[in-house]
Amino acid sequence: MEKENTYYGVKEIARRANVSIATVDRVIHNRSGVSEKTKKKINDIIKELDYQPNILASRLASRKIISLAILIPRVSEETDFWEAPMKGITRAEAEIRKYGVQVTTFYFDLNSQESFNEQAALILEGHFHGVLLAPSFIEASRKFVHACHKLKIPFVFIDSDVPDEHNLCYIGPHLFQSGYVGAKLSTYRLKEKHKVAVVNISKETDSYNYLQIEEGFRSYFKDHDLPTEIIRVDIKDTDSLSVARDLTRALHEHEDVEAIFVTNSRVFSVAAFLKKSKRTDISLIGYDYLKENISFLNQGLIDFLICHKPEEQGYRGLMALYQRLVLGTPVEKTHFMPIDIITKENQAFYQN
Amino acid sequence: MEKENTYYGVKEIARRANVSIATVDRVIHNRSGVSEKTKKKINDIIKELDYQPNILASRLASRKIISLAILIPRVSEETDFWEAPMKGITRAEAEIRKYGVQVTTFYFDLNSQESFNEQAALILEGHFHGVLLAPSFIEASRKFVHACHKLKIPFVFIDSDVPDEHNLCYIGPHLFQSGYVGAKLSTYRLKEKHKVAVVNISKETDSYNYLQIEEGFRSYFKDHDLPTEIIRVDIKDTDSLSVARDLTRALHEHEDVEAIFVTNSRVFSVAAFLKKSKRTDISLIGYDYLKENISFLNQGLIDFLICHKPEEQGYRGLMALYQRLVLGTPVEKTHFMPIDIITKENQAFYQN
DNA sequence: CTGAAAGCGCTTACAG
DNA sequence: CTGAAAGCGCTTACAG
Repeated sequence: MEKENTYYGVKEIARRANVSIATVDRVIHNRSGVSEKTKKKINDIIKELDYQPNILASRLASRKIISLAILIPRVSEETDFWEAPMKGITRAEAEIRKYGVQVTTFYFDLNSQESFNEQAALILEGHFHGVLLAPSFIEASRKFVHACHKLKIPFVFIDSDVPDEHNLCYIGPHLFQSGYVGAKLSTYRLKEKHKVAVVNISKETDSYNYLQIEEGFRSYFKDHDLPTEIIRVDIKDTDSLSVARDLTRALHEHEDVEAIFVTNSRVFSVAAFLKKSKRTDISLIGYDYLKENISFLNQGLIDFLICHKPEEQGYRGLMALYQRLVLGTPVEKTHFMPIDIITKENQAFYQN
Repeated sequence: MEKENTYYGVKEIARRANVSIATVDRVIHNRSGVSEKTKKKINDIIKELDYQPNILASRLASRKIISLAILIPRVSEETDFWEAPMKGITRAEAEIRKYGVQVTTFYFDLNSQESFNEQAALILEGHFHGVLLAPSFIEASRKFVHACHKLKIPFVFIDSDVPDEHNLCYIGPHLFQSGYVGAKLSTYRLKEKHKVAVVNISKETDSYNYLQIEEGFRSYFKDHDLPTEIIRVDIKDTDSLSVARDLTRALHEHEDVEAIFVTNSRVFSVAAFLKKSKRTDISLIGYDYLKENISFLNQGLIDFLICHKPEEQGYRGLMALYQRLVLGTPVEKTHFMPIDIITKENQAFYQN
C-alpha cells in the first residue's frame, strides 16, 4: 500500500543542477536558449535519474492542441467496409481527447481520384500536426505524402501500403500472405477437377493491392504442386447486375469451377449470384466482416471470410500518431494485422 | 487549431452553486458531510453541465495508490500457456501505473489446489482493492470470491468462468462454441470411416471447462446429422510417455480414427506421438499458440489451433478493474473472446 | 541565457 | 456542514 517509487521530477533535477525548473523544461524539450554547459549538466542528471516525464502533468499544464487529419474513403452504398476503421478511429479519439488531441476527418470517393486530391489539398492547407490516410490511389497518395514530408508532418498508412515512403508506419495486412491463406481455404472442397476462379470486383482491377493478393493466392498452388487451374475474372462494374452478367459468362466458359476467391469485400454480390443460380456446389471465399457477408456466411453460401481487423487498423493508426506527437515514443514502421479466418461457427465472437 | 470545447470543471460548478470546490468534490465522490440541499443543487448543475471529471488532474492530485492482486497459475515446464495472460497483464500494468495503480501477482500450481488456497489467503490478508483470477479450481475459487465479496473487493475471472458469482466480469472463451468450431475443423479431412477422438489430457478430465468444450464438439455432429462416431480418451498423466502409452492403446482399439481433437494446449504431445508413430493420416486439432504447437503446425502435424487471445484476456481483465476502481465507469459482465483459427499459413501474424 | 510565478483541474488535510 | 489554501508535476508567458 505504500508508495515505493522515489519519484524524481523536474524539481529534483533543477535542484541538483542548481538551475530553475524552467531551464530544465527547456532542455527536456530541446528548446533553444540554454548554454551548452548547463544543457549538458542537466542532461547528465536526467540520464542518471532515468527521468520519465509525467505525461498527465505535462498535458494538463500545456493547453496546446494537437490536431490530426484523417483521409479515408467515404462509406458508400456499395460497401460499408470503411465504417470499421472509422469506428476504431473514433474510439482512439475518445481516449486521447483528454490529452488535447483533436481529430478532423476528410472523406474521399473511392471512384474519384479527383476527390482524393481535393481533400488532400484541404489537409495541406489546414496545418495539421499529423495525418492518417488510406492510400487507395497510389500515385496521388505519393504526391500528397511528399508534400507532408516537406512540411515535416508525420503520416501513417492504413489498409494498404505505399512502399518506400517516409511514412511513420504502415498498419494493415500482409497482402501476399493473405492471398496465400485464401488459397488454402479454397482447397477444402476441391474435388477432381481442381479449377478455381479469382474474382476481382473493382474499378481498379490491377491495383497494386489486388496483384499482391493474387500473387499470394497463386503461390500457394505452386508451392504445393497442385494441378489446380486458376482462372481470373475481372469485373469492373461493381453493381450487382454487372457482377451477375460477368459471372454467368465466366461460369459458362468454365463449367467445372469448384471454388471462387473474391479479392475484396464485395464477395456478397457473388454469393447473391450463386444463390440465385443455385450453384451451392461452388465454395466461396472472400473478405471482410460486413453484415451482408455474414448473412451469406450463415446461409452457407460463403465458406470463409478473411478479415484484417479494420477497426483495429483505424485505432492503431491514430494511436501511432499520438505516440509520436504526444508521447514522443518510437513507433514500429510496419505493423501487419492478423489474417483472421471467419466461419459460420466462430463469427459471433469476432472482434474487428 | 482553436480550443472549441468550453470546458466546465469543479470551479465553474462551485461558482454556480455558490459553494467552494471542496464541497463540489465531496458531492462528486459521494462523501458524507454535505447537506441534502447543497448536494441536490450541485448534482443538478453537474447534470446540466454534463460534467466530465478530468482523470489526469484527479490522478495527479490524488496520491492514493490502488493495489490489485493477480491470482493465476505458475508457468510450468509442461506448458507455458500462462505466459501470454501474464504478458497482457504486464502491458496493462505499464499503461495504468501512471494513474497510481500497483499490481502484485500471486502464482499457484495447477497440480495443487492447496497452493491455490494458500495464495488466496495471502491476497485476503493483503487488503487489495481488486482481484483478477483464473478460477482453475472451481470450488476453491467459489470460497475465495465469497470472501472477496464480503470484503467488497471486486474480482474478475479470466480463462474460465464460475457461473453465478458476484464477479465484476468474466473475460474468456465461450467454451461450448469453441468446441463446436473444433468439431467443424475436425471434419475437413474426414473420409468414409468418420471416426474422431476427443482427447483430454489433464489431471482433472471432468472439470467443467472440458465438459463444456466436449459438449460443443458433440453438438456439431448432431446438428449436422453426421454419422461420425466420437470416442473419448482421457489421459490423466500429462507427461509425454503416459500420453504415448494411452494413445497407442486407444488407436489400437480404434484403428480407423481419422481426426483427433485435443481439448487443451497439450496437443503438442499428441503431435509428437503421431510424428513418431508416423500417423500423418490422422488430422489433429487443438488449442493455443505455444511455441511447440506452432512448430508442429508448421510441420503439418497439427492442422488447426484454436486460440482465445490469452494475452488480451490478461490485459482486459486488469483494465476492467482499472475501469471500475479508477474511472468508475460500468463494466460489461461477460466478454467472450474471439475463437481464432490458426493455420500454418496465417500463424505468423497472429496476435495473442 | 535564466528564473519567478501563475496556472492546468483536481484532491487533501486542516480549520472552523 | 463548509471553505481557504497548498499541492500534484508539469508548461507558459513575462521579465530581466
